[in-house]
Amino acid sequence: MEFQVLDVDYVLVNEKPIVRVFGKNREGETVCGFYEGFMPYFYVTGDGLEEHLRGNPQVLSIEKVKRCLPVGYQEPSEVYKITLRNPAKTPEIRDMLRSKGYVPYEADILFKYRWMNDNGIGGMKWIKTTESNGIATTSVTAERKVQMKHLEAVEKDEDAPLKYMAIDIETVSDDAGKMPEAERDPVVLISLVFEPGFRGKKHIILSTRAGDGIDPCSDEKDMLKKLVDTLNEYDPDVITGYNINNFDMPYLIDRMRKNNVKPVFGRCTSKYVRYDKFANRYKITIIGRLMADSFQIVKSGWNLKRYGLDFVSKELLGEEKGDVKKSEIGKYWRGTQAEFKKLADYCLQDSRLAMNLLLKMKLLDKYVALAKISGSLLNDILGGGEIQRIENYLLREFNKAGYILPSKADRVPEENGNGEKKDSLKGGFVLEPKRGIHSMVLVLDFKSMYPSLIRTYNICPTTLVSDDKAEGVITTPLGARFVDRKTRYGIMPRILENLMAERGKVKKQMSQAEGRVFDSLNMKQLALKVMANAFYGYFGYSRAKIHNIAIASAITSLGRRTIQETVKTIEGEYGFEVVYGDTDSVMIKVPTENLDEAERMGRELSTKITEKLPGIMELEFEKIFKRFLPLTKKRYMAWSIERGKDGEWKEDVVMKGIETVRRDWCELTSETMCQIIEIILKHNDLKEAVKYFRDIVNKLLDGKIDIEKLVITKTITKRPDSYVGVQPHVEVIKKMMGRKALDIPGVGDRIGYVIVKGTQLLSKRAEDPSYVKDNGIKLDSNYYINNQLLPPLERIFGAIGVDREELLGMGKQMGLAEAINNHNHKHEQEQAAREPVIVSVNDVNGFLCSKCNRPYRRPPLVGRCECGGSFLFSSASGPADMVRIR
DNA sequence: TATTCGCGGGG
DNA sequence: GTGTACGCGAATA
Repeated sequence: MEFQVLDVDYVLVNEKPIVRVFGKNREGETVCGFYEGFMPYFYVTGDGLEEHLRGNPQVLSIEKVKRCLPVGYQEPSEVYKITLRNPAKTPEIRDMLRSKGYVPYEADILFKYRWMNDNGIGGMKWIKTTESNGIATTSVTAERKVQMKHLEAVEKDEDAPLKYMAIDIETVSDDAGKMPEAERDPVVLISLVFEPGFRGKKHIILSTRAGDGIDPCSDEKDMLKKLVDTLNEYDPDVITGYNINNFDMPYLIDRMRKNNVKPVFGRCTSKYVRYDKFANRYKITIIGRLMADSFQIVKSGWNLKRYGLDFVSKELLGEEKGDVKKSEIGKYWRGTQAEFKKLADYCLQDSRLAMNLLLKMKLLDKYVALAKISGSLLNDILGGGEIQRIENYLLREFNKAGYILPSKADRVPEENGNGEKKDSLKGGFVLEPKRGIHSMVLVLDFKSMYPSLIRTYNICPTTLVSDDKAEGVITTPLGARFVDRKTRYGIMPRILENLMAERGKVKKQMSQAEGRVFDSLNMKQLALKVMANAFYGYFGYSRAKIHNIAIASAITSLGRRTIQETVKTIEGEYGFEVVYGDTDSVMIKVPTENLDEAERMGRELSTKITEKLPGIMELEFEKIFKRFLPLTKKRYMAWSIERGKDGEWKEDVVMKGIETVRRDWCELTSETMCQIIEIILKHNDLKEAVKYFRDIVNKLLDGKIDIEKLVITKTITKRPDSYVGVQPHVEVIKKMMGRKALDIPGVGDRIGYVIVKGTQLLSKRAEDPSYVKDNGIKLDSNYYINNQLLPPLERIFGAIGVDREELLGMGKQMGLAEAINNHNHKHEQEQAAREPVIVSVNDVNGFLCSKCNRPYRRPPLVGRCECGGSFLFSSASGPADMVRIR
């Protein structure tokens, strides 16, 4: 029989551990494989161990074995292998030995992972086993139960058919001013969506109120029982929902406890489903099933302005979500049958959308690929845990080669005594960008720089030289030394060689694949890349089992040296100007307007430089920036052109470190930024860009910008009176309450507001957009220019030498020639930044001297007051908005 | 210029 | 469970 691994755990039966593998076979049957006879063990170095363990009932055996210690180039040594009876007692023994000065190795490996690694089993991989009788009597639900006497891992790219179930709940509290609390507020509605369907149904809605299309429940306890029953009968492999990990599931578990309903709906019938809370977050454990929270996956995979289900569904699925205000759920629940129906539909819609996101957006695919490559269980990979992924992989590879891993240090050293700060690891080398807009810039990248460096210089804990050995030793820029590959091939370089070779193979397969096969190969290729790139950072991470700054900084120092020398070569030997570079990439300006010519130069540079690079280091020609505008280190924009798969040139606007969407920016800001970036890059016309900006400013001043584009949104999280500071969205609600407006937003609702003219504090001038429209109130164009448009745009214009004075057309004529010649107006810019800016002559009704405060209707021709002071403009909206012009 | 603070997502 | 695991922008020192 063959089946795919979904989850693994163990139980003690007659005081002996039995490993249980929960999975699915090709036919879609649930399988539970049992493995008996595997015992927990770890390693210890030191002498005279026996006397401390003699007579200890937990210890099954102590033997001396030959293993290589992980850090430092050395020969194998004799270590104790201690085998215990009970995995759970390991920490006790480990800590006792540690307190007596022994050093334990691999004494913190989860038992299931110990078993998996020793047997070559990984999450979502396939197991082949011979079926046999004599099934262990542990309480699990599975259609096929197998005693695994013999098992082997099978290479298989396909996936077993899985069953998915989405859950969403609604709760109602008496106090609409707070988030619901499980201690107090009941669950009133539960919607379940099935894929594939359950007894011919695509969904079920449970509620304590009866209604059309609803499975009525006598009370909350009855409803929760029905939920547990449905879960067990449908028996899903994957449970999803939107923020289910941090809301619905912990809430349901709490309510079950409260109502005396046993939370037993995993595939082990003797273990409760439970949650653990840490770092203000929940982790749900449902033995044998996968928890996949659509919200968490979307959040980590997409860069969006907001992550509410309504916004995300619209963006990713193109599906609109009908809205029920969070604060009005109680009203609907207690309302008419029609209102209740609306609430039930809303609940159903939420679980449908969570399901649609998971399936249509194939949210699991990337994680399945990562699980298969790394050997970790899918549940652990979905919970984040990059470290675990790597350490699992390392454990397997180190053990295969006869090495053992350290246990994690029991406390993390905050700083070492030498005054060094924790983890002062230097990163990549970043070249100071040459200011201005550059045309025809080649982009060349070092191919997988860090993995390639590790391979080229044989960097590994197992090759690190600590004594004065001199022969066959590679010295890195900061002094760390490693034996060469001939002396001993490191495990790290070997792992990376395999991962990179595998990726090459997959990419080749991709070239003749299409559809689903192509997609799955692409995911695999991506996962291989992610894994390969994760190893270098591992040694610099303070909680890693092998935390070693010497190794981490050996890698980055080699990186810095490599790119610096490459820049020198390009400028010295080839005479090209390198306008920017960061860690593993160089941007090179070339004297041609012709794309094919530039491409030829790029390829030639790549070949010639690669020839002289050591080992497998490779500098690749990536693409051409037709236009390249660096703002600062790590921030640039470019009009990029590269050859597509079909050999045709394909163009794209790329931005690094520049945000165009931010939750506290109105639409006008994002839109204007995009437009201006487009004009600068594609038209290369500064005048046009400035003109565009001024047009927007003028429209703003004339009230010609659609108010919708000026709305800023924020969620209200507490009751308005419980805010300490003054916040714009809260002020809006207070105003609405004051005038008894309809539809006043409540806690949890999003509030859109605009800033209007006035003399009060900024936050106090926030207003409800529809109120502004109805009453013809003037918006504060000053605010929109100074706080919304200028901050991001000034940075962009600043990079091409246009300061805010020129931008607003108030100072001297714009010196475009100067601008292009990279004039640095840094001092002026700094000064301007500290001062508010005049926005429009329309807005001005007088002048004041900045020194003596003498008012003028018109300024004297000399441009200064009699006392010598400069002028302040006083605007129509009064002294508070007074602005200075230089 | 570094460090703490607060909030998101969910009802 | 052989555990312990946000992440980023804003406000503040």
